[in-house]
Amino acid sequence: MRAVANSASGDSVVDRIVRLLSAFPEDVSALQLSELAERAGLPLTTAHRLVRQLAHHGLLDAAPGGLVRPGLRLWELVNRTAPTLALRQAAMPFMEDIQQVLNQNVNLAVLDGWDALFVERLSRRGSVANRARVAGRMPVHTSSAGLALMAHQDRLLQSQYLDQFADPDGKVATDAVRLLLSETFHQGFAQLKGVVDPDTWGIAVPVLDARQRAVASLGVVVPLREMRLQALVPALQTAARGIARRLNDS
Amino acid sequence: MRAVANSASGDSVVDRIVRLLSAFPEDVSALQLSELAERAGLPLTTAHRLVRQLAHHGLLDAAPGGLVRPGLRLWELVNRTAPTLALRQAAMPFMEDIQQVLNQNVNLAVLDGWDALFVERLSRRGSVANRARVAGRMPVHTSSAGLALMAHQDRLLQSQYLDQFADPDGKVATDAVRLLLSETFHQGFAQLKGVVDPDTWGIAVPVLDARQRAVASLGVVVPLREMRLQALVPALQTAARGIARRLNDS
DNA sequence: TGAAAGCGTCCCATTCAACGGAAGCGGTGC
DNA sequence: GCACCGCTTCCGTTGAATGGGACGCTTTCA
Repeated sequence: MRAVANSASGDSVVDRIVRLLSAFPEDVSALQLSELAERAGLPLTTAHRLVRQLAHHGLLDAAPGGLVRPGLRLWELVNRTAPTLALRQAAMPFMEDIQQVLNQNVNLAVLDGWDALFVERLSRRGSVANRARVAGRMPVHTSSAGLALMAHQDRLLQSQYLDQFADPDGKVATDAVRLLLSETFHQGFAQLKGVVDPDTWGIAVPVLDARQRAVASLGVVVPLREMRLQALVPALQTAARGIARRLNDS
Repeated sequence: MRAVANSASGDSVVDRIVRLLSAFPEDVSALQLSELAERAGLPLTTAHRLVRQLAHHGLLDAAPGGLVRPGLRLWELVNRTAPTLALRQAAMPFMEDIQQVLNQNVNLAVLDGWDALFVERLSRRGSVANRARVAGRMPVHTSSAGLALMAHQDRLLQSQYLDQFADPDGKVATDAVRLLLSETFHQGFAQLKGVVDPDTWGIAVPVLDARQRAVASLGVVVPLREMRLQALVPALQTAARGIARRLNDS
């Protein structure tokens, strides 16, 4: 083979950089250069060069010996200007209140594609602080947060979403999800039991903007035997309204 | 002028992408394309193309009309695999304890260059939740966190740091900082009054690794009239040791 | 102990993707 | 209606990105 010069595979430098940054698995903090190259689908040489350039700017951290890890500067850049910053700031006090009063795990999510993306989470006081799931995802139909978010979206987006389920076996799955969304919409909150964990119950309410679209969801995860549903939901809804008001003000 | 083809200015694509991502100011969530281009020092056309590519991957979010903001996917990528994740997880429970017991603002910082980079912060209960300063920086010699970090580093790094101050007017400034560091080292904690805010007092202790190097600092900001220094410092030191132990275990 | 394998690093000829000036387009204000 | 401003598209030019090959180091295995 002769040297094929610029990206034979037809992807741009940007594509490669994104693949490189995305190649880090969730639970691993450092990766060997060769493994990183393979995960990113890049020739070793190319990966090496890009890593060096990115490391020069601090987006990656390349230890001698080819050990690569995400860089501090990248974290700084992102967390200084994060798109969810305003939302999280607005929500934090309310989340703390919920956590204090109900003594439950609280989470805040936004819709991204067909997933709920968790942007903040407070764990139940006393248990080990659990921020691991921040930046985690769950499919819309398997999380109360996802249902609360999707139930309050444009009809267009909802039907696009429901079309996803049409492929495997006709309309049955679609109808089931449609029913779930409808219930969620009319009740004003979503509940789902035993999905994350068989012994827990997820409950989430939407944070609505002026046009009654969900911009976020506020949820709790409680033990199955929790009996205060009647108290939980109004508390969440009140907090969600508070968050919405703060968002409009700022 | 003729079209000068690839980057006349001699910087790589990576450089440009970094400049683009860094161009967002701290307090602004969205930027006009033309302004972004100017801030990044890029021709409008180039900025436009790069933004479009980055937006395609979700690293940026380009609204029609040229409004650009940081993308959700970037936030997700970084926060899933952040280099400070383990540290923050280890520290969170202890920070919560400090916050509860002392009822003060607590912060966690690491050393990056000649700055303390704040990676986590809990605000005083009752006051508005203040996560704004997460990912904020302060120079080593103007923050108790910075002093606590620098005082427990390699001699080599310290002297490189102190050399910074030699330029303006000889050794006077250097000596002052050296003294500060020395005091901090021997006392086992750093204190600095009225720097962030004239009415507050910053106190920080190092989180030390097995070789007695500071990997992080744990600090509080208290009102000047706070009198419980004798109680504060031991509490912080105990927490710092707890964090260190957790870091070693994992 | 010596060979082989694995890995990071450097080199460098090839060439295509990145570049950016110019022109087009749509909106806004005078 | 014209001038201005900013985003977007187009397209010829060309040098920066590419990646196979080679090297040196360390580790593994016979």
